Amino acid sequence: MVREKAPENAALRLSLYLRYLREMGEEESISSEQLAQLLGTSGVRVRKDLSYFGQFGTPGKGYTVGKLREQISKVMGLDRIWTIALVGVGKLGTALLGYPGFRKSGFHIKVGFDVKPNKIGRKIAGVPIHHPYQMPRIIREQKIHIGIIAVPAEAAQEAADLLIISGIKAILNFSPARITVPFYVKLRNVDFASQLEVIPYYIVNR
Amino acid sequence: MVREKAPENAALRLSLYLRYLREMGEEESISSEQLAQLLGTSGVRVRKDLSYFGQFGTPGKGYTVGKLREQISKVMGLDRIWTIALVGVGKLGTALLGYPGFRKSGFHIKVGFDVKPNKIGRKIAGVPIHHPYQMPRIIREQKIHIGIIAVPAEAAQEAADLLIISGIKAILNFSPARITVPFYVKLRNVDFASQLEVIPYYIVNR
DNA sequence: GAGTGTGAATGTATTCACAGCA
DNA sequence: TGCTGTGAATACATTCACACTC
Repeated sequence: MVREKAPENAALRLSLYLRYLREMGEEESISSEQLAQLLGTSGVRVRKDLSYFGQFGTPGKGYTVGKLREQISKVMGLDRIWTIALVGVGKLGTALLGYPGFRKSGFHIKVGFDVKPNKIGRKIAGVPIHHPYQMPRIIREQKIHIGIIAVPAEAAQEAADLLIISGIKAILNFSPARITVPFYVKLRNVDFASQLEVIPYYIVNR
Repeated sequence: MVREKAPENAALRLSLYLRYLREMGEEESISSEQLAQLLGTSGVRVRKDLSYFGQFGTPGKGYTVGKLREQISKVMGLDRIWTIALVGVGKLGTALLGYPGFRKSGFHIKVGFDVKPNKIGRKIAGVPIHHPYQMPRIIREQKIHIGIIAVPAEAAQEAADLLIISGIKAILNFSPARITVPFYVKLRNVDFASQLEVIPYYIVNR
């Protein structure tokens, strides 16, 4: 049986399923239809998404919450701790440092970088802030996996380049700038300027 | 000539094109291929996206920056001011209040809401903060168009409900909670917990 | 010649319909 | 009977190939 290849954003939906499963009791049993209800999607949607990765349920019964959570965590690579370096500790960066959702799912922001002298050497939300020129050394020493960019648009590409020469393999970019990275670096953009700009389009066109 | 229907996220890409056009001289001329280069996409991609909305270029020459900018702004509904109410003025909310990209493209956050007594009555980044029970009155009086939700997950649905009874027609949700809204309300989610959670998946699977 | 604009072809994602298991 | 899991059908989005215009 050759398993069908998962569509590009099935993984994104798995993370949503996981979020709901985390709020439920270990031993509880849940059907695809019930889980779908919570998310405003369809049972087939859920079953199909899960089917790309394995067979996790029992016909006639559904899924055991604890088991399913474990299995999704595994395929998502969330069965371990991931360490993060945050570049740019302005208002947005600081908000991210305090964001509870990250730590909950196994992400540790271990270090921050900023060029502002009044921030360097301090700790913000318990995280030490350094000057970017220290980045390559610190990221290597601390074996950081993921970089988050929260600098202004003008500085975004430079921040990315620094992260990459430091050996980072994945970047989450919160700046509105489109940055370019080599093929071996995974880049995701959280572009809220665009998300807001698109709203009037939907209001105006019905 | 019956114009083809625009795919779901063509509008999202238009907003990106717009971002680059804003940084260029009014009279300059640009080809689809050049614009594509800046964004790391293809010329056809750009031309096709534009073609859903009209004929904006001149063959053999390209597009005039100022004109194209104006035309895209128009189809996106960005040729006017849009007013916003922000619900939740914590760290993330405060960061959004100071976010320069919003005002640049014609969005005005006119009012904030928060339950914390020490915030109510104050102005943050020049924006007055009120208690949520004032929401229906203020939103109606000030003719606010769009609601931004930046409250913790537990309070998100409640915030949405309040915005909706206040007459808001579109919501941008920054909380990780999935909220439900009636069909006539346009909802977009900026879900950065998921965006981060999906990264390990891509690292682990090559 | 250098570019736009667009039907047709391909590729990708979602939904349907149902076989099969507890 | 109630639910999972999945090939097949459909819908949707992207890319190709090229006619056409300045």
